[in-house]
Amino acid sequence: MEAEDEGDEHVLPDLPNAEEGAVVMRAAPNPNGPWHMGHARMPAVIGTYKQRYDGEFVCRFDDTDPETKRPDLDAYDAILEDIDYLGFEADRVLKASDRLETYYDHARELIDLGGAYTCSCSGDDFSELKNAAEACPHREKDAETVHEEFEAMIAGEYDAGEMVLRVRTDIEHKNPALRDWVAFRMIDTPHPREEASDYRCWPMLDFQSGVDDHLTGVTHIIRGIDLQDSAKRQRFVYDYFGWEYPEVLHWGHVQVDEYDVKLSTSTIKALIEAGDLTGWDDPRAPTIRSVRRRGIRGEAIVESMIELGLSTSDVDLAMSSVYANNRDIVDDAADRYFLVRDRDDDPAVELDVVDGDAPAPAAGHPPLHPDYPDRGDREVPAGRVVVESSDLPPEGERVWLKGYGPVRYDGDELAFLDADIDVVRDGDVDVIHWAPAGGSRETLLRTIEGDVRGYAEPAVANAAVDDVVQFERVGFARIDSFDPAATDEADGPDGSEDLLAYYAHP
RNA sequence: GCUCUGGUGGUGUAGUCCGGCCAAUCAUAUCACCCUCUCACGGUGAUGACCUGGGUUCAAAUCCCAGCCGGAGCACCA
Repeated sequence: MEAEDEGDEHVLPDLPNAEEGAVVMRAAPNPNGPWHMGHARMPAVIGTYKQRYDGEFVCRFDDTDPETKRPDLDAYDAILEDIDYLGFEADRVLKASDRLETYYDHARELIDLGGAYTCSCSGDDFSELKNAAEACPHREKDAETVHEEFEAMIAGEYDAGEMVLRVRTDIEHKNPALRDWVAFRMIDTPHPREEASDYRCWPMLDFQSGVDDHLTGVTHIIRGIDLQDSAKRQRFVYDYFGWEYPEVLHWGHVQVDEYDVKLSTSTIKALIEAGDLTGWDDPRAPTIRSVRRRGIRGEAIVESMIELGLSTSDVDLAMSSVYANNRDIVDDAADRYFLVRDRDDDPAVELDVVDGDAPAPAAGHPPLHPDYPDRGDREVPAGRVVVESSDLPPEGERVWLKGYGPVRYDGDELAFLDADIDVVRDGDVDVIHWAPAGGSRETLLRTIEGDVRGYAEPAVANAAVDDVVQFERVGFARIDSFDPAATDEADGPDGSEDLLAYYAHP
């Protein structure tokens, strides 16, 4: 209770009226696709509070619009998988579309309490009346008629737009957004879930979510500022039922820098369909799956999300913060390898390494990890090598092939020199990475900025798929596969590669 | 138009409720230097912010007023 224990400053503020062991929070995703980065915030925050208070995490799919926000049947599991990757697990998983009868029962009760009425006004007509703070003629119907008409709604006897059930709030409320809002409406399109496909009368979010939050014992709600008025609307229903409203916290929208693509499920979906992205895990897509494939740990994302706090203003998440967190997690385990990139504006060049003042050794032996020499060395065969052209010194100057030795650039070859590492320590000679011209793995490195091709040293074959490695002087990357199959996408492997890797960050 | 809501360095955040210890915290970023056979890791240092204008006060990031700028709702979307 007292905040005087140890100095472990919580980055997130304590929850109001939170009781140890009695906190229930819920994420209420709309299952219309895999999650983008912004979605990670909810499980990150709920999961963190769950740990702090020994609470409960409910995942409830708010899939009550079979038409406009039509659920994607694959998304239910995809979302649970994304939550799992972030390191959390829901204690309970519910689908609103399984619970229609419950909502109907509560609507019936609400009608009995005088809290709801059926209304056949057109949306425009009602809106006009509402803005003038005037009740529509349906407002004073007797309960019996309302019941009859509501049952007819449930039975599907109306078409979309013909009849709704409204909550009787306060038609003169100073905030027009709260006046007699719609609780149920008719939708002609069947729900994609088999189990729910017969229903035509669907609750609106504010009714469904309000009822479910109470029924599932939710104590603390976190939601976006776009739902600022929801609590106020739902309180009318809670008051009719004599329920106590949970604590509510709001947060602003999240944007993520680094990406050209907007944080929006429908936008990403459209880009994939148009072939501009190769899928939900395209490195250019700002999705959970994408960063996952790049070797970024869920934990790193969660930490960054927690650092955003709970401000009601909109925030920008700097990916560099995620990268910094990930580096901390991944650096120790990441073995080092060379990848020589071959880019249009900086092509790889092939050169022989020949004897100069000293005989050229057959191979270099850089360590797998500079901080852990006991992991051993790699063997990088020399002879004929590739380097990135921008790494070459002016002709006649020296450069140090990392893990191999000093060479002089003679225009068409590299002459091995008799010098020791002091020339590097003195700052006279730069150290560069390199790879053998023959025997290297043709590599496709997929990045946020697009695909990059190059040559990875042979020893990279010792890495396992899913390992995060560091390509020295390039950055961290996740080994995605060896000998990847060709795809017919414009981006991605074309079948010629030996290695497919996804770039994580510097 | 009506109704909410917010504005601390490039980014995020602490502090704002109960004015002083705030010439403003921490992280990240950027730049130096050190370490180093990586532009990684580690270390040191530097850079950089209280939206504006008034008012109250001995004292304001904190309170009051006005303004400016932003976000949201006013859907038979979630």
